[in-house]
Amino acid sequence: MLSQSEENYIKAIYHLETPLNKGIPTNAIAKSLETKASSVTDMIKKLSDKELVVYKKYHGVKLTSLGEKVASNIVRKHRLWEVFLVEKLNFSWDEVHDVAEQLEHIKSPKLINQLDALLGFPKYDPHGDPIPDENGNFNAIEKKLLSALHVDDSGICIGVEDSSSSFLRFLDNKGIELGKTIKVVQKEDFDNSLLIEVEGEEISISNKIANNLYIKNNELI
Amino acid sequence: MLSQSEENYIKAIYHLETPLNKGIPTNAIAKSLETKASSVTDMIKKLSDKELVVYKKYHGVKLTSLGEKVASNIVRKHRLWEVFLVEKLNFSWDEVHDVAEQLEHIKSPKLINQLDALLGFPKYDPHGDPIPDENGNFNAIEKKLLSALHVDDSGICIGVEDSSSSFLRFLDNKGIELGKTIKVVQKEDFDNSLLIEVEGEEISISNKIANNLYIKNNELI
DNA sequence: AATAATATTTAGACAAGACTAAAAATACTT
DNA sequence: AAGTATTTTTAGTCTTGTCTAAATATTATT
Repeated sequence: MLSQSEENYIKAIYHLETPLNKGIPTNAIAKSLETKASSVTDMIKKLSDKELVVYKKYHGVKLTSLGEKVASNIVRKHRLWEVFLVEKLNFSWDEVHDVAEQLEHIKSPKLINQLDALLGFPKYDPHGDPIPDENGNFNAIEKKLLSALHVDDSGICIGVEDSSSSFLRFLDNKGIELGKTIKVVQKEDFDNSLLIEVEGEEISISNKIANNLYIKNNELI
Repeated sequence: MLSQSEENYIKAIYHLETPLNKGIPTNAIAKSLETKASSVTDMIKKLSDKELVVYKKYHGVKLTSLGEKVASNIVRKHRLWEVFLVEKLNFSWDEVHDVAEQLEHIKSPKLINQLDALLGFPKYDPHGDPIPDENGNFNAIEKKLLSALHVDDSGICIGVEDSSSSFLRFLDNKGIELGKTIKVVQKEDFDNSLLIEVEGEEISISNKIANNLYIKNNELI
C-alpha cells in the first residue's frame, strides 16, 4: 500500500518522462512537487526499494513497468474524477484540479470502475487529456492548439492550456464550451488574431486566446 | 486545516458522546480507534490547543461547540458519500463504509454541496442514520428494530444494525431491501421468530434477524 | 584538461503520530 | 479509610516525510 506522498512522487515522475529521456533529474522532480532535492533523493531510495523506479545515483530516475502501471492508474483516477466533477457536479474547468488531486488517492478499485461506468467510459478529461484504461493504455492525443488551424479548418473544442478562472470566464462569455465546433473564418496576419465561428456566431479572438484552446479534428471520433 | 488523524479523533469522540455523560474517557476513544491510550492523550492535548475539545486531565474530553460543528460536518460527508456509493455506484450496504471512511476527509465545501444536490438532498444514509445539514442539525431518528413491532404493525426498511456481508446477502436472497414495506403477520412466542410480509410474500425470520433490521413508521415521511 | 558552476547526495535535525514501559492519579473493595 | 486494581499520563523511542547545511559528483567554460 502506497502513501499519498509516494503516489505523488510516482505521478510527478510519470508526467516528467518522455519517450526520449532516460533519467529524470532529482531537481526536476523537486521543482514539480515544490519540495527540496534532498527530500526527493530520500523518497527515490524508498521507491527504488519498492521496485517502482530504477535509480542510479547522480543520474536520475525512471519508472519501472510496475511504476508505470501505478502511475497510469493514479492518472486514470485523477482524470475520471475530473470528468465526474464537471459532468455531474457542475464544477468549472479550473475548479476541478485541486479536488481531483485529493480524490485520486482514494483506494478502491470498485469505486473507480463504477465511476467509469457512471460517466459512460469517457476517453478524455475536461482538459482534453486522455484517460488511461486499467492497463495504462490510452488513445494518443490528437489535440492541437486552435492557433495551429488554417482558414476554413474546423475542429471541436476539447480543452484549455491556461485554466485560470479569468480565461474560463472569458470563454463562457463568448459561448465557447467543451464539445462545440469551432471554424476558423479568417486570420489576421498583422497580430495573428482570428475570426472564428461558433454555432453560427462569428467571434474575434486574439492570438493569445487561440494559443490556449485545444481543438481536435472533427472527422475523428 | 485538520489532518485526517485529527478528524478521526473528533469523529470518534462525537460518536461516543451522549446527552448524559460529561467526559469521554481516554480508554473509550482508544478502543474505538484501535489505538493506545497514550496516543489518545497526546492527540487530545493537540485538539485542546485548537479549542476543539475541553480536556480535564484524568477526566476525559468533551467536544466544544466548534468541535461539534467539525464533527457533524465529517459525519455529514461520510453519510452523503455512502448514499452516493449505494445509489449511483451500486455498492451494497456493507461495502460502503471503508470507502466512505476515506472520502469523508476530502476537503471541498463545493464538492459536498453539489453532491448533496446530485443525490436530491437525502435525509438518511443507507443504514438509516440521519445526515446532518451544514449546521449540524438532523432529523431525530425514529427508527426502531423490526423485533420491536407488534403483530399487524408495518414499517419501511431503512437500515441494518449488523452490516456483515453474510447478513446482507441473506437479506438480498429474501428480497428484503431498503425502502420496502415490511408487515409483521405473526409472532412466535417460543423462539421470538417472526412471520413477515414483504411485497405480498410471506417470509419467516429468526429473532436474530429481526434484531438487526431497522424500520421506520410508514405514516411519516 | 583544469577550474568554475551547478546538481546531487549525505548527515543531522525536526514535527506528526504512534508505541512501550513506568509513574501517577482515580476508582473500587472490604 | 486503607489498600488494591484500574485508568490515565509521562517519558522516551520509532517511523515517515520533510528541511538545512555541508560534502561530493557532474557539467560547463575557458
